[in-house]
Amino acid sequence: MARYGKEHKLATRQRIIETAGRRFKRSGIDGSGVATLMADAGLTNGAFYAHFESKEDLVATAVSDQLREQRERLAAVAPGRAGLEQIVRAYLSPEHRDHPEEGCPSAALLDEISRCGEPTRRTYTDSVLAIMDDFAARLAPEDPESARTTVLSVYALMVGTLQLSRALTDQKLADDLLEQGIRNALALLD
Amino acid sequence: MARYGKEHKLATRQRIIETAGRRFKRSGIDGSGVATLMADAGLTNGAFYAHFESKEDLVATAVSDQLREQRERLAAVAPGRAGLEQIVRAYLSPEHRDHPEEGCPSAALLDEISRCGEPTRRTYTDSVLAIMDDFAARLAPEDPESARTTVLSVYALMVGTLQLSRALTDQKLADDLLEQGIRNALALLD
DNA sequence: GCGATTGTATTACGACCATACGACCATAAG
DNA sequence: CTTATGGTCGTATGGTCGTAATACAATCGC
Repeated sequence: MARYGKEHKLATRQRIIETAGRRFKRSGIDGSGVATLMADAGLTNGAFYAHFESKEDLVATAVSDQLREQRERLAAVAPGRAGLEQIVRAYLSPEHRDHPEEGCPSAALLDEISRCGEPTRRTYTDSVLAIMDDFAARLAPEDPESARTTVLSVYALMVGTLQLSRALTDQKLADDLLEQGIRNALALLD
Repeated sequence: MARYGKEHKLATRQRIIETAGRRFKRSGIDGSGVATLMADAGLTNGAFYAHFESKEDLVATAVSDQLREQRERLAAVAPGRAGLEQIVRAYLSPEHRDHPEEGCPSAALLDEISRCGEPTRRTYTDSVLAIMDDFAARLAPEDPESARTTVLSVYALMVGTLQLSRALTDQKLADDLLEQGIRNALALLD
């Protein structure tokens, strides 16, 4: 039945998901057309609907995949609160700010995501909460449940700070904002 | 020379700016076409370029106008830090979250703004800083200069919190996040 | 090793919408 | 009644999403 290797289509799908994730973060969701997304993966627009039901389907899948990948990377840093501080500093770094296409999808796309349909937002919610639970376990290993809201609110702080730093044209102010954001985040974690 | 009253075209322009501000916040910038924007103002697309050089020109103008209007409204609340607390609570309220088209343009559009061209971002920066300086004067009347970064970072916290609360599908979690955001903002202001 | 089978991707297409602009017209001020 | 003006409409060019018919290529049975 399977004339092609089973992994062939799956690999293509994964390639589309990954290049789309980067494209969305660079150009926005509404700013990325299907033809462009497929060209990024080395394909043409016609093949798109063999892999996804709709563009919105890809959006949910790509954002979820980006967050999953980010979560895996975060699992590698030092455990406990020391690791958390390291994560905060990397998140609110000028490098992260200046390369949105390789960074956090929330920072690049959050207000477009909030205008998406409910299924997409649910997928997003689940993916974010998985990361938040990891954070909560770092912060309060004995009671991660109650730490959930705390880490979520710190995440919101980091997302907003990075977005604002990206929008400001005053370089020094944008840098100061990042540093102040780090201080604020660390203070709220204690 | 002026066959029409001077105020006629100006009034039309202002009407376009105001309806466009609401439309952008509801549907996003890339999600709002020129024809729709003009129809909202009771006109057709052709008249657009008699009022604005380009869509991007309208974006900058509309966002700036929204922030100016917000700044004027904020000037009316009780002075000093008491007023600040009132502002924070209104900003992070479920009402604000559930009606983006009447709310803060930063919360609705920040990551789309950060993908705009430099002139648009500069206009945005100026408008935001005007509000921030008002905030700083409330917080530290004797030294508003050094309070600028503080209030800007709290603004970033509020923007991120509202955006995240809009995106989450878990209602209780979204509500808890708003409340935690209020506590965090107030703590950071002291 | 070879041809038939079968899944993948391409190209072409439809209907619609995007921004931008220019010709035309009704209207209102002088 | 003339004239400048704001607005409508039509057009040019290119993009959008989504679908369908077609070409290609890789694996299987023989």
